[in-house]
Amino acid sequence: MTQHPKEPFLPVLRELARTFQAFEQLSAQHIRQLGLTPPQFDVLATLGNTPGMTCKELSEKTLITKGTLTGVVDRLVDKGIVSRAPLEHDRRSVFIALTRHGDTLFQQVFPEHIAHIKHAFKQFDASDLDRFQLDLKRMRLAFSTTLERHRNAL
Amino acid sequence: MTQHPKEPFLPVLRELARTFQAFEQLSAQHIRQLGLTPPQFDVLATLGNTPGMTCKELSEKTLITKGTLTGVVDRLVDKGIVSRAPLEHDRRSVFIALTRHGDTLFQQVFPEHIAHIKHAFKQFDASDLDRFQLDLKRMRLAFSTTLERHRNAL
DNA sequence: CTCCTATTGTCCTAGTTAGAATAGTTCGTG
DNA sequence: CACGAACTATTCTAACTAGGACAATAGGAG
Repeated sequence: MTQHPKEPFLPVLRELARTFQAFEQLSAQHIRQLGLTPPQFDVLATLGNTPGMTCKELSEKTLITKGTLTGVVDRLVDKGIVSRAPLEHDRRSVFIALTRHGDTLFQQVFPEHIAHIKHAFKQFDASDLDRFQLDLKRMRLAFSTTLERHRNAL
Repeated sequence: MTQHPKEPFLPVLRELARTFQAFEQLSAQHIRQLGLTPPQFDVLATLGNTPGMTCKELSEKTLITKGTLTGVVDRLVDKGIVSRAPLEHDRRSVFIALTRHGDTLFQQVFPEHIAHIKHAFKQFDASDLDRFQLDLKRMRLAFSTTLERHRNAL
């Protein structure tokens, strides 16, 4: 990638990938100790402090596609962490919520996870965080817009 | 994640994940049309304009772990895009390089891929790109440092 | 009410992923 | 030379991944 100095955005993409992977490693380091996988923890964290939600809603919040989510939820049901229930007013949907055990687990491990990651942000102040968030959002919107434009160009 | 306003770094992490996923989708949109997968394209792009390299070196540049790389390279060998050869002075290593067909493919599709993604960066100037790269690097180093500190704390 | 279309979750396929275990190889030290 | 530690790539397992096909359901138009 680095042999094309005429495209100054390539180092940015390279750094984006490496930064995201570094975060995933830091996050996974703690999660694996709990006997969970990162997607499983993602579902646990998303359902925590909520009454529950449908599979579709869960998919949108976690960025896990519906086909994948079925398997992830299966394993969480096996572990007794979440439950599936039919929705009476829409029988296509499935309502997914934490079990009592799942809620207890969430209350225990979520603060631990925040604390684990918090160390990495000690050196940044509020203006840093605002700038990070804003710049990332600008990039994300640029990608999404370009993606849509290409899709519609078919 | 958003129900913990006391931790201002959480929105940054959320945005980091969404931004990276948006980039992956934009990138994959073009790559799938070529009959390749993103990791396969990553290997193709990394080997392009080089004489070739060992499996270990390829693993470090692409961020694909060696165990995964074996399978990815297998499929590229099946497609006639890369070749494996023993290294005479170190028989532990395998030398991986583009075949003639692979090089032709690279010369065709790599500029196309750059052009596909370039549209998303039109709106950013040089100072934007510099800031993006620098801030991402700061975050990456913060993650790596914290990761190492936790590892050594065992 | 009936057809048509969209939605929802599951299943399937091919491929990727990390991590651990393994076989073969290299290199330094004795 | 021999031994042991470190290195290299492959293999294996469990899990995740996107995308597409599918059946069941919902909701709107006629």
